[in-house]
Amino acid sequence: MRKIAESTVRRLSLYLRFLEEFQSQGIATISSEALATRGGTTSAQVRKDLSFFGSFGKRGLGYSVPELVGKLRDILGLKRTYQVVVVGAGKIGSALAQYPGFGQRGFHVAAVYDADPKKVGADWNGLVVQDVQHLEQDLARAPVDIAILATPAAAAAQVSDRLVQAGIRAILNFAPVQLEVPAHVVVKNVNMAMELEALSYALRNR
Amino acid sequence: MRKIAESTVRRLSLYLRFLEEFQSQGIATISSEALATRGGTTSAQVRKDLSFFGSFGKRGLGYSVPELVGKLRDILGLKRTYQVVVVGAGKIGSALAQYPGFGQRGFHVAAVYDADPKKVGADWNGLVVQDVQHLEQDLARAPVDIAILATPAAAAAQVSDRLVQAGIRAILNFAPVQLEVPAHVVVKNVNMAMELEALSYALRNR
DNA sequence: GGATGTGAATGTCTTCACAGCT
DNA sequence: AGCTGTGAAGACATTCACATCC
Repeated sequence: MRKIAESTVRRLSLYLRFLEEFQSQGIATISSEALATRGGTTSAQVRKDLSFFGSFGKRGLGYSVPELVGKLRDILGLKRTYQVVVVGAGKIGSALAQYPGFGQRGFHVAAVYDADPKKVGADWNGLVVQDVQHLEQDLARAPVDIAILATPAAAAAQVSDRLVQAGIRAILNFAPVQLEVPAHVVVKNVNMAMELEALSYALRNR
Repeated sequence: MRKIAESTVRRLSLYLRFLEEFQSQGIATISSEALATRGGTTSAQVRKDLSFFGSFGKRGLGYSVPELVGKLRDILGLKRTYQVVVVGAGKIGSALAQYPGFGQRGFHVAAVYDADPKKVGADWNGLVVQDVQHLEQDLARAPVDIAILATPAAAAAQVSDRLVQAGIRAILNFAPVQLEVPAHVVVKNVNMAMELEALSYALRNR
């Protein structure tokens, strides 16, 4: 399959969100123009993004909303559920583990881990914080697709290595460090401070 | 000033992080090559990124670490502190308001707001949750640079309007909705579910 | 008629490669 | 000799504009 730009994937994600909105409003058909307006882009961009994956519309008519929802979920790999573990039961780990948006989109948080004995055993709406020592044996027993890394910076590299060793193939990294992983592992970084710095830059130059 | 790509700004942020690391290790001078390796990019990219803002290096030698740290902090607008408010005292709002990384980088969380009377008055390490009704009068009294929006999706649009009305010029939006704001307001969106979807896409296609 | 799908044109970002300084 | 700074080339992404089909 041809390589698709990350920006395109982000937009597809967005389109899907809007389409689900339209769908819940009972709208059956939508034009690239209408989708574009909703998402702050252009109709040509919408059509181009979709064209990488096929021809889903009807000329003169637009796109069938339910059909396009299905295609996008398929393209994005969202027709299955993913098992997710959160490592790091601090404030951010706690917020992420209990974030309802994940479950709604098929990402099931199977477990949360922490190294601090004072946190281990805590019950978060039925999700019990596990000792990170059991990470490997748990992952061996019940495979997991994605790890969310929310440890302090100092622990991140080591935990990342252990996750990789245990066979994880995707990491969403909230720790402010650059992880080194083998090529077959996908990492996406989310760095709150960096987002604020981008705003700082934008504020400065106006 | 010429328009700079968002990707460039992100990298500058990263370089700054690495340079501070090098600085704390007492490294006085660094080459574009070394910085690039640390950040997973190329030396030409580093030099080009910096060249948009001036010539900070010495040929044959590299860059003075402390000097470049200063320049980058200047470029990114980080030589001042920013007043930040968090709106939404749920799990994510709580995590963000107490995130130590913000303070370390000059972003001072001045207040947290929520609409839920059960949350108002809660004390988070000396930060007391305020009633969102007081938002406008507080902002009028003590101006704030950046708002972090961490409300449920349903409330986000309305809160955003009130923030804009009250003179906010930058919003970091964690609610999964597309905000509509006037051109003079900068918005950056962080959408956890979308990050996972990008991982899902990456996992699917391999 | 109306909206898609898509080559071609344009615009933007990255990489190359080397002249120019230290 | 070594490494920066930067035009020029190349790769990539977006926008245009129109033939095509429903």
